[in-house]
Amino acid sequence: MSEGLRERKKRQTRQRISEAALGLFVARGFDRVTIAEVAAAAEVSVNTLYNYFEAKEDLVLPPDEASPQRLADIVRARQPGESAARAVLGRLRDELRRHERKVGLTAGFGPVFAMMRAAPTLTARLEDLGRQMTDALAAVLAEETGAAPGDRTPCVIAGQIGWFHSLVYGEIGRRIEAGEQPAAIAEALLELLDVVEETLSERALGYATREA
Amino acid sequence: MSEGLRERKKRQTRQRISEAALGLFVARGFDRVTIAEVAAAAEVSVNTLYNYFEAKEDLVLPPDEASPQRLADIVRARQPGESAARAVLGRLRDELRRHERKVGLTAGFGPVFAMMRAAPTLTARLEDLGRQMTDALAAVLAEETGAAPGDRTPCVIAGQIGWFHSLVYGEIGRRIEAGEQPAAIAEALLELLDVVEETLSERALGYATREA
DNA sequence: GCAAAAAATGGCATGCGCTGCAAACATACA
DNA sequence: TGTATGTTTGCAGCGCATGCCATTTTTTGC
Repeated sequence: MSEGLRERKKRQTRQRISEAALGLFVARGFDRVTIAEVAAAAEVSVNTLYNYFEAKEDLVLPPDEASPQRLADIVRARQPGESAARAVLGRLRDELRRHERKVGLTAGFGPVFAMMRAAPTLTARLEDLGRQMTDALAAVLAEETGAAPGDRTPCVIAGQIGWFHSLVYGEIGRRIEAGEQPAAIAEALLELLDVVEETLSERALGYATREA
Repeated sequence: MSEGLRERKKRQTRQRISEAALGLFVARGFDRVTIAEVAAAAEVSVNTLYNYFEAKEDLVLPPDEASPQRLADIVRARQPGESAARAVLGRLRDELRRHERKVGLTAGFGPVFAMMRAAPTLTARLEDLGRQMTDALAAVLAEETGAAPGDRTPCVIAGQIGWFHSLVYGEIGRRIEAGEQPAAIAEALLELLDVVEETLSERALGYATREA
């Protein structure tokens, strides 16, 4: 038996809590739902809920869908001849063109974005995630380019990449919330990425180009 | 009488609360001081304290020292022949060279930064302020360049400027907190700004150049 | 000057997020 | 079955934040 009864029950309980919370949050807003209500909806006590989730905000953010390694992974997986910035730009364009669920380009995500924008603590979480992503990316860039320890160029480049990455996500959230159609959003965001690429320097766009 | 007794007392009370709060916060940490303690130290009731400040975080951030219009003002005041990005870069370099209090380059600011970094709600405030600054800057850029309504270039340029602006401030906070000397910090930050300028494109650096 | 209006203040009560603690319960293992 | 381990639960409590109401102080109009 690879998984005992106890662990299975724990997973079920955790998911039950998470689903109940998300349902209540999108229906009535993050602030207008108390922890006690979530616990009651999940048929658990408040203490049990806090055994599974450290804080109320943790009930919302799925830790597996948004990894702090996202940018670092994209850059690590880039093609020969491709730079770090272009790899991220390309990945974003791919995801936009495919309307991938990962970027939240789905009609059902509207209330979720609205809820998150209304709760400052949730947006703070997202920003912290972005910071972790750029930090990890800076480490990868420093390692792959063999930059000197005091050289801040990797941090600066990573900062620019992290900036337009979160710019795209923020724009998606705002537009989904405004009721725009995913296809229209994708098109607008692709144009925005073109503007971004035009305003980035050759130095930034070519940094850490993988040898062919 | 330009200022009645009432308004003067209000200002005094407000300042007394603010000073008491800051003193307690830097001494024992933001989280380990209760509102009741601040009120007691300022010799006011808890209710009065909430009449002056909406939330606990408001006790820390002086709304006049950090204006949402800061970036917009800098750009509006730029010299003929100077672009938006270079105006902000120049202003940052000036402030760094003069070790101005405005940028927090003072020895006594160390505990303050440490306290703010330890309290997520405070950093969230700062980030929101940064967002307001870039939004205002984008509006100024759009107006001065006469960009078409659908043109996102002003937003992108403003985003890049806002990015390195907050980069400098964040770095100051981290280094002051680490105990580095203001002079050393200023030097390091000036070098960082050089790296930033090298990695920005000519397009971004020259955007919205004021006619001579 | 004096009374009415406006504003500031303080005390009390409430709701909510969150954290301990000890007891009751369920599971795993011998 | 019995024991050890881990989980759940109710309860009490703290701190932040808000609302209500009475009291005191300041301003305003006469």
